Amino acid sequence: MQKKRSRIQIINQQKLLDAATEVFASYGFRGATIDQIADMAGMSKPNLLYYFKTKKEIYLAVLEQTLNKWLQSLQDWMVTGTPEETIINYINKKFEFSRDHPAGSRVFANEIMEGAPILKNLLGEDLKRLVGENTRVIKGWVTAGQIRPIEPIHLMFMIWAVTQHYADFSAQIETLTGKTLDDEDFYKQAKKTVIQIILGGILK
Amino acid sequence: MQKKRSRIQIINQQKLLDAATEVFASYGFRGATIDQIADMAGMSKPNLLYYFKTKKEIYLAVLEQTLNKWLQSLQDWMVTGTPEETIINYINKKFEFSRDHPAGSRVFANEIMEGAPILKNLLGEDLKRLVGENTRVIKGWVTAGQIRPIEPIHLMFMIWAVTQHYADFSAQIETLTGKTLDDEDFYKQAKKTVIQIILGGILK
Amino acid sequence: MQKKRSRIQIINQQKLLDAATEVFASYGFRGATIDQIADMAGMSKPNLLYYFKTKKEIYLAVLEQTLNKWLQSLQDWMVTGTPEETIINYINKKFEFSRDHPAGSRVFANEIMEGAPILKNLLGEDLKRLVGENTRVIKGWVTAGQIRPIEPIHLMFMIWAVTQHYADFSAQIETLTGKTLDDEDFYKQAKKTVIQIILGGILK
Amino acid sequence: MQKKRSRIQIINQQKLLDAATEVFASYGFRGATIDQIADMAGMSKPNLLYYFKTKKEIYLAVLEQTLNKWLQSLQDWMVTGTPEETIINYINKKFEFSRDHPAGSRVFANEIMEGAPILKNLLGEDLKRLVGENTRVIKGWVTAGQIRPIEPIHLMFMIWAVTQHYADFSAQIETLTGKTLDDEDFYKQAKKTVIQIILGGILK
DNA sequence: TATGAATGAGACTTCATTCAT
DNA sequence: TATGAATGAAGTCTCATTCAT
Repeated sequence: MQKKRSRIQIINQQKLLDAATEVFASYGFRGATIDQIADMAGMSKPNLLYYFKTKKEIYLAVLEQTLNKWLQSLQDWMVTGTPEETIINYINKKFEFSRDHPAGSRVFANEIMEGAPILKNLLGEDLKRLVGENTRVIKGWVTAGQIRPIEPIHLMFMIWAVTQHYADFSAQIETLTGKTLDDEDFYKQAKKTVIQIILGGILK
Repeated sequence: MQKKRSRIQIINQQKLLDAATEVFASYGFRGATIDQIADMAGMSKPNLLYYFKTKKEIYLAVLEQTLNKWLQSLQDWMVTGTPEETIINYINKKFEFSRDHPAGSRVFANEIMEGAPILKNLLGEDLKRLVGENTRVIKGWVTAGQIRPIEPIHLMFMIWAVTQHYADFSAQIETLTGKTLDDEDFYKQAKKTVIQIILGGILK
Repeated sequence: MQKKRSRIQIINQQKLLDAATEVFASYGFRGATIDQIADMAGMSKPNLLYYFKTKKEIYLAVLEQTLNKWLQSLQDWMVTGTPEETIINYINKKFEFSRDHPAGSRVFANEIMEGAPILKNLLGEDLKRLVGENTRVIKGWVTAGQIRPIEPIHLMFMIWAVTQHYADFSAQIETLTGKTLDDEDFYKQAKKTVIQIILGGILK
Repeated sequence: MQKKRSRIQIINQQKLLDAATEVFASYGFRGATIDQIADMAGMSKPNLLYYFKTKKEIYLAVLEQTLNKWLQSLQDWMVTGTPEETIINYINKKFEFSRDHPAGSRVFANEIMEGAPILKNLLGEDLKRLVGENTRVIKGWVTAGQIRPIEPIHLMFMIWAVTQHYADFSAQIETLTGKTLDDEDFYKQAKKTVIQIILGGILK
């Protein structure tokens, strides 16, 4: 039976999750400290541990929350019509995710760079299935002659890599351009260029 | 006055740098421990600290070494002729770096995701200059009508993002495909697809 | 002014004392936690602290309650007639206490093994007086030639030691014999053997 | 392969074991703190942890060391001749152990009162076997008519209980008599009385 | 009465660094 | 050069206790 969660509990847990996402994003699991998270959430350390019993528990909660949001951004892949529309829609969704959840994206990146000790299971299930469906769709386009013959999985990797790059490497991007995805013009320009190149690269 | 470095010193330092690169790659600066590095190098902790006085010092050495290799992979950008040849050559170089120095790539990624506290200066100088030169070249191609009108900096980001993705996210890639860049066929297929799409996207 | 105690108060306090006795018995004062006690009493921690303001306070209450029961088991020492009857009655009483209050016995043992920081005063008064009386009785028996010449205090220690051993070391006893004092046959056998040996040892 | 232990290591480990025995004796496993142990050994806390990686590890070492000494005090049970000699010798050994290792005795007592979570295995093996041998010897005496018919296991418990009582409850004994086993006269008197009663109780 | 929420003190443990040899 | 020994600082987590309702 799920414990009832009072209003304040929900608020505090979300405050903690947000703070934790930021901190884990910057330092990874081992590098992050509970102190930092509690500070950022404006809470005492023991109080944090009142809501999440261990550091690992809060990390898991962050990963789970982020994974859910991330998977949502992949759900609508097949609803639209032509390859062009579908790809555009997909890239849009991924760019949105990078802009709206840059810290979450980095938590993911960190976890995967550490060998994905925790995510491995989840990736191996939900994501694998999802990716399987998507690559089958792309393969269908190739077979039907709607796009050039390319290896679907690498197209997926390209889209992920590029869109996430704007979130994960924002420090580098900002150093080089002075801009981040929060800059509306820069955001549109990036999206436009990426869509332009990828569409140009796969459409006949 | 530069200390004389004996043969064994040079060997040990390199052994340590290699080990440190692996460990920092997996856990970031704060998450990595000197013990791990010493263990992986088959050395005692005090002995490690004989060669590098502090944890930060060895981290800096790793970053510097990696940055140098990374910059080298960008040097030859302008030597070749046509846009097509240049881009192909560039992507090849970046893929090679990802295959041959995956740990170095991840150390970079980690550092940048932490906000690049240390690299910021270097990135702000050497890299900025290099990127400036490259984007000017691309702009020239656009002006000359050799390629479609695209925003150069985003093309650069795309190439970096995609090629580094294969190193940084190898855990995810391996989970989904069962392959890594060490698999020769997979390596070629990835490279081919990426080149195909990007070239297709920018060439007229 | 004594606070009025409602029915529920009395019930809850006794529930808490029983739980606390078990927990203190297993872990000693420092090792026991308020959480454990509250859990075992089926009560919330703050509610426990409503009844007993501090951990020490509940510990004192447990000690006091146990000491009272323990002293009661020594009260009747002098009422009966012959040495034989008196000793048998005494050993019976002590065995009963061990069987009926094994946890209490262990709380005692723990307290004394920690140096009896709290009990010291009580032991130094009530018990000393009681023991004084008892040893005088035994001495009288010796002088009157009713029993062999033995040192009374060590006889007392023997009886205490042996009878309490069955409560305090029940884990060891159970491991070796598979039985506890709850086993009626084992209980009778133990009592019979102890009485047999001690009586045989002191009677002429 | 066993790590080589230098002279200083052996000295420090023994210093720590001695201190730990004292502290665990007083407060049990959970109640004892590493700080106390380190302090008592005149060592810093991290240095203690350099020799024993965890609190549990040092506790195990203490238990093991004590168990070995304790078992040694039981070894010679069968070597001597008559029941009388054997019992006297045995009680002497047990008294010696109580006088020479009172803290070790209390560590044992604490462990067993907590339910012997760790010792259970050891007790279930070595001790069970040893006790089995001893009770068989006593049974033989009974069958041969050398001693009165008594239940051997309870005789063993009596001897253990009484002799250990002088170590485990020394605080109570000191409060009541002002003496401890360190007092030579008191030691002899206790031993004499116990031997007198037990022998008187079992010999015909 | 009863309890969810909060916290300071302190416990165990890790780790970068230093010392002595 | 190399390493066993030692430590202060910091990190995770526990726990008695208090607060607010």
